[in-house]
Amino acid sequence: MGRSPCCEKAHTNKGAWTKEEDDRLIAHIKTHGEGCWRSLPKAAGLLRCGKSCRLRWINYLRPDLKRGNFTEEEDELIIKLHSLLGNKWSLIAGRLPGRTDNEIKNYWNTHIRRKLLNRGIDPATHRLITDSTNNHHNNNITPTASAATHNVNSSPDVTTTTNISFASAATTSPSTIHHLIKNEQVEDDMKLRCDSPDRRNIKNTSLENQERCPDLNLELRIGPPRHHQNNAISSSSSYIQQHHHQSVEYYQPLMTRREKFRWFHHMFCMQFGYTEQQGMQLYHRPQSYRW
DNA sequence: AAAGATTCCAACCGCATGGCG
DNA sequence: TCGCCATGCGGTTGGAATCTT
Repeated sequence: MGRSPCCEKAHTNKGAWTKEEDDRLIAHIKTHGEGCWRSLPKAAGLLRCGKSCRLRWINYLRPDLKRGNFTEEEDELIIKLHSLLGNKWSLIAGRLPGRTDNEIKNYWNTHIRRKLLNRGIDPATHRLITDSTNNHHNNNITPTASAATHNVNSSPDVTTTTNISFASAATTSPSTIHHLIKNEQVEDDMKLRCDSPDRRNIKNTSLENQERCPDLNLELRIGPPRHHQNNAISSSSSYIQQHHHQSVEYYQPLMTRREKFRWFHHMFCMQFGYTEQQGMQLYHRPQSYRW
């Protein structure tokens, strides 16, 4: 039993990537863009599984990656974000432009853990190791465990506003945190991720964080499209009516594939004067269709 | 200089999730 | 509603690089 393997293991390379493989992957993505990782290896002439290609691209080859050592400010930011989010490396990475979740995870395990231990801080709970009273009082639950315990449903028509702050933001300059976190990137990121599994953690963490960190506000607003999910966008037209003034580019990242499809379908029909039903009859979805 | 120990990080693995037919 | 598929995530590992003795 179990799921089928993601690729034909017998005919795939494993281990370190060669320069030639890197070049092939880069060339292919430059030409065709990211996506459809499963079929990419064959298309690019690589004897790798799609997962491996994706990982190599995201963690190593992407042109927007920042190379080099982590700065002191990045260190502190990671510590603070970890105290809020736990081992949600991808969420943490989302706040550090040019850094990947894998890189941050590794860096955490090799450097920051030790750094915190040297400061007498438990890396798991972010509390003083000697502070047994507090630990006992309130913290059987680490951020991760806590996040996993609660269940955030993506309740419709609720614009969730979370106030996250850092109680322990003693050493990082407020302007840095402000700049890195409370900017549009955060909002964009949260919007992008509101469709990801991790959205379930956002609300929970916020409650805990409000208690922990009352001194700094971060408005992390979860964007609109999800609100309509429960209506299965039967109200796609009403959704579009409400938001048609926004550019597609603005909303695309927020949409599920289905929503995107409906959006484009609506635009297509408007453009060519079809009813949505007529337009649907003209539409042929290829087997390999993916957004 | 050599051997063993430790550190580091790229890559792998399995699972969870969402989208689609 | 269900099953399949693609993708993303977090934990783990293997081996190269570096350090210590």
